[in-house]
Amino acid sequence: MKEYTEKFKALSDETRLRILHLLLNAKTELCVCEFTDALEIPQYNISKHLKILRNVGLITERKESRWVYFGINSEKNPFVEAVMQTVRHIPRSLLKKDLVELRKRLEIRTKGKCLKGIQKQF
Amino acid sequence: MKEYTEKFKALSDETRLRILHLLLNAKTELCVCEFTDALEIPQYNISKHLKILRNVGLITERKESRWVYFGINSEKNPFVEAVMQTVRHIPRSLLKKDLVELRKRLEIRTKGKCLKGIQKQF
DNA sequence: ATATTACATGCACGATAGTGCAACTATGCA
DNA sequence: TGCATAGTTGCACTATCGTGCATGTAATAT
Repeated sequence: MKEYTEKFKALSDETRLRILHLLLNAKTELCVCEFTDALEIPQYNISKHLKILRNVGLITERKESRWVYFGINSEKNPFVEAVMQTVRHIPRSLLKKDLVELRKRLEIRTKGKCLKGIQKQF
Repeated sequence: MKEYTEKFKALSDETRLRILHLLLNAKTELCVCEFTDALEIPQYNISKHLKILRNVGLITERKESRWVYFGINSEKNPFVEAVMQTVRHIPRSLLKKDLVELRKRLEIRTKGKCLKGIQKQF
């Protein structure tokens, strides 16, 4: 049962729900600095939450030179798919600002890649 | 966002997932002593978990004389419905024993009502 | 080679969670 | 009225969690 309780636990944190929401809407992998700027949360904090989501198998991790990209885990898994559907049912209005900030941040990508680190300070 | 994180948190406990699973399969309200016997978990513990599930709006509570019946909250709510669908995706095999014990326990109902308290000791 | 940059991690701290035990409340019955 | 029973709740204890800060690591740039 731990396989299931740990996934729900991973979802029981606002920051992690916001991370998943960004990934579900971005429809592309995102790197740590992009999450950091979009959510306006310290980098070390984002890193830790990403690790939790990855450890329970909800997201994937891919290193590319200096950057680490995270994406939705799209392995076929009925439970994970149902979980993602549930996250999609969180009202858009609560997370609109995150998407606006992400869009701004994604504009500084070059050829679809993140080439600049954190732009904001906290 | 708390409305959503708190529901996921409520689902991040094995006992509470087992409670929901019983309710989803029983297709009837169940009382505290029935959960206690079916799950073989102390009654005071069951009580606390039921309260948590009720407080976040996943289940309903109805008192009838000496017994308190709990059931799935069937108010129309897309997020809650998606959550329940997710719980249904937990493999049956992991929870088969609970259903067997519940069936035994339900056999001592009279006219569809629970008239006997806890039958097991821990 | 050295500095910079993108990200990860260890530690301390306060907050919260689950469990067990005991006491309490509330309802029904003799 | 007193007792048994179904269920709740408060307390103590331990474990885990999220955060902030400082530091560490690995890759790139100069």
